[in-house]
Amino acid sequence: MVQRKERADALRNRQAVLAAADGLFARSPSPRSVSMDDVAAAAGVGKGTLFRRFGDRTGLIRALYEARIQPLRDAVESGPPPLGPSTQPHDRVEGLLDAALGFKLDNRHLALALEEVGSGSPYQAAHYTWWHRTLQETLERIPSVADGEFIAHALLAATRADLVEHLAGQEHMTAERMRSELAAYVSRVLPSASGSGKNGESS
Amino acid sequence: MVQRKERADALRNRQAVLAAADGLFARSPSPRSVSMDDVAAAAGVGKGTLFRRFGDRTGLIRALYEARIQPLRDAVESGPPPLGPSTQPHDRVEGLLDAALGFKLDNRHLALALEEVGSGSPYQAAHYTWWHRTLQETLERIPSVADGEFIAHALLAATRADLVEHLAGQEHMTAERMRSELAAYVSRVLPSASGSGKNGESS
DNA sequence: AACCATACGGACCATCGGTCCGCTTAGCAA
DNA sequence: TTGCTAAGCGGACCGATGGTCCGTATGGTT
Repeated sequence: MVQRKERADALRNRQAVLAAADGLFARSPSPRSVSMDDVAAAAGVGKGTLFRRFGDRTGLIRALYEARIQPLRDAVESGPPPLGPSTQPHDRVEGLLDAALGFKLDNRHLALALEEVGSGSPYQAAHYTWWHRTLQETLERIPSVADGEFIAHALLAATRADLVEHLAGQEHMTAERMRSELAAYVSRVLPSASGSGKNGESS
Repeated sequence: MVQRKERADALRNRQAVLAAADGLFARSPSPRSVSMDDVAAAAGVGKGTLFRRFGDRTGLIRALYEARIQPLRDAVESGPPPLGPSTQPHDRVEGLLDAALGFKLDNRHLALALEEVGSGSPYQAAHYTWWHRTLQETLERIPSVADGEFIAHALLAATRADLVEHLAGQEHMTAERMRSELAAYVSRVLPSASGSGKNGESS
């Protein structure tokens, strides 16, 4: 066998830690104000346990994030339109960005925590690479898009957690408005958003 | 009088601190690895001096940043095209974004330090508000742009320091390529990029 | 029951931003 | 030049935090 079974107490503690951390991040105004000691105390475990399980603070946040985003990831990789691979490219780009935004709106605290994680920029995180690759590939299926790399980065940047947080928090922009603003923006970037036969390019 | 003259030693120390900090940030791979103790030591002053002058870490970084960006700010507020107020809106949007990108390319360490400053998101910093307001106002002079608020945020997001750092560092994208990619992207967002008399709106 | 790999937990450590306060000195006035 | 004082200095010190270590406890197995 390649790995032993997880011990019962370990399992219990892991779940307790995840639940506690999730609650703390959700309640806290800023991820910064949630310390590892807080998490350990709230979960009723020792600090050592926490670090053994998750390696470091980043690992804990990442574990929380992965658990939350899994369904969305599945929907994108093997679900039906408007997210799955069978979606028409143009619609899928809109779908992907709307989904990314929606996810960050629904999980502001986690997305914020993950992006502002002390060690390294958000661009080194595995989940970002995945989003970017998926978006880039989809973009490049649209005829008028030759090189989707930068466009994918730029579009994803419009859904960054701290921007979302700023708009929703300081600027009091509603979720609805943000989604429609983003949709309008996307259709600016992509040609022939209306789906009519015309496109913006000659020849 | 409203304020006394700065004492000679205070002036000397202030300059020493700024020079030392600038050098350290420039050399360091990540702003995180430059501690206030490092700065104080490199400048040959005590820590107390450093904090009395700049308040806190953020204040120091901001002081460095402001000094560097002042010329650009002047060019935008009162200079000639393609940055000054007299520039045609469409061209000015392109000019502003290219300038923002260029600045971050030339001052990667500082821009990165300022954006990832522990306390608060980059969206609360005064300089961001200024960029955003300027860009929004310019955008809204373009007839087909009704609401420039979100578009301004989204476009500026494409020039974020950590994205620039990622593209230049990990992805080895040249400065030239980034600028042209950004320019192409901007012309996607804005209608009638060719500068012809046509616009996208009827009536 | 006995054994031991796994896991626990909290004392402990290093580092960092930031504060405090006794000492020094620049600048001014006589 | 001398003397005075406010401004400035600097580094010991502090509290918080992420992360480590290791003696102890326990789940699982034979």
